[in-house]
Amino acid sequence: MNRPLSVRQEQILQYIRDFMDERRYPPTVRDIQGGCNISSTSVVDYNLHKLKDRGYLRREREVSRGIELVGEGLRGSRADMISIPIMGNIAAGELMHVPDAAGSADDAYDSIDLPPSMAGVGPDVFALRVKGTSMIDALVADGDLVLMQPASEAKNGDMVAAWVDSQESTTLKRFFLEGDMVRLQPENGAMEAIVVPAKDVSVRGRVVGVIRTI
Amino acid sequence: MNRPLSVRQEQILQYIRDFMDERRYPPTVRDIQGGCNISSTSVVDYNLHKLKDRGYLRREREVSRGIELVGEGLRGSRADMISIPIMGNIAAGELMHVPDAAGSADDAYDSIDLPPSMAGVGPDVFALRVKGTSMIDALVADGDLVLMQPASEAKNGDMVAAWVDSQESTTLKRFFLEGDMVRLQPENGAMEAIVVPAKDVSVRGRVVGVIRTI
DNA sequence: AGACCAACAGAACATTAGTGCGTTAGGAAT
DNA sequence: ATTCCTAACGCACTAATGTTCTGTTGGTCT
Repeated sequence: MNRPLSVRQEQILQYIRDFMDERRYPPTVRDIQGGCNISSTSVVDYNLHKLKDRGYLRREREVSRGIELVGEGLRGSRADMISIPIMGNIAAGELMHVPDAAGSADDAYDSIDLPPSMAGVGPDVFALRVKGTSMIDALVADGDLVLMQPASEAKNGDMVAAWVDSQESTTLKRFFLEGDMVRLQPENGAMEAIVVPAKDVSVRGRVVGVIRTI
Repeated sequence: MNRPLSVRQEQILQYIRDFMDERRYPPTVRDIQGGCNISSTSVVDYNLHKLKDRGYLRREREVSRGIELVGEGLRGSRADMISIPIMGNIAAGELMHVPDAAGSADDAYDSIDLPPSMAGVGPDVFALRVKGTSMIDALVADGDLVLMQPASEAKNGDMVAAWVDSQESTTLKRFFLEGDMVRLQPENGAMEAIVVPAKDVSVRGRVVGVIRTI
């Protein structure tokens, strides 16, 4: 079921990508026909149907240029962006708002669009604005935007957003598991690490990127 | 000549923005007609023509959905991105490639798209990949991408890309004008500042943002 | 050979959708 | 009031464009 696309389908898909990058609207069936040297519009329709079934695009019936690239179909095109919600602020020892690993929150203040290459792996990346200077030595400044990959576990040394029961808050720190204890290490010479029982800490996400505007 | 858009034109423009954010292709004249409660298609055409003359959009004649938002017309829509070329690398004391302030170089290795709110002011912003750790204390790490605003002057303390005649290279440093001399200060305790006659230094751009992926 | 299927060809068909052209409304100049 | 202008509108026409139908070709399997 998951065999590769035929040469023709690959060709058509690429043509659509190029067309949409250049103009800003999708091609017609006849545009594709001409651009790919296909003899008949029905062949185009035939292959578009296949591409649709395979999840590379969607089509609006009876609508001119009613083609919308989707998922894999977008790969490599300029429109290949993922929208990253800015979920709130994160700070050392102050409260914030982190969505559940599975939860998709629509109540984001704002969002930014980034190409997937810059957004780490998954499509569930979200962003938080850093408040305070607790990670200054890790090159994360007050006001920076950190890109977070939801995660419930972390390796030693990872920069994570972690919930600490005793503080009833989430905070941005480096994570170190030491026996039964977890050390949450700020990267700021003037600040002390927090050491708490591992069971009282839950990792919410891992930092995969930093964005700063000056 | 620059009086505000008519209510109708504003309404049509907003409708196009919304339509393109939702579906991924532009609306037809009749979509606009229905969406804005307009009695005739020619009214839409009439106003689209006006919007075109005012530089809010472009149209392809005889082409269905041949509408492309442009410049001001994009404001607030999801497609409102500027493409930032990644022009090369920049390092302390090594050579790099910086375009002339006026020059637009198409030979960029790659590019990223960002919403204007994140790209500083102008549309002529470009990006450089940082090599080395000379700015580590300014929270700029090896491998980071710095967003540069072309500029030929700088204020004291600005982080700039500066060409130094004697070294025949461009380097990322903090800029300080001290009498006739310019001090280019790395932000790394282990490195020495470069002090050279002001006439032998030319500022190429100012850092307006930093992007890091981990 | 025969059945079967993916892929393609060609042409006709049915809407969709942009455009030309004439008409109306409201002001400014004469 | 009359003329002239431009913004705004309505209608009809035709080109643009998606869809469908029938048939062909070349391969694979039995």
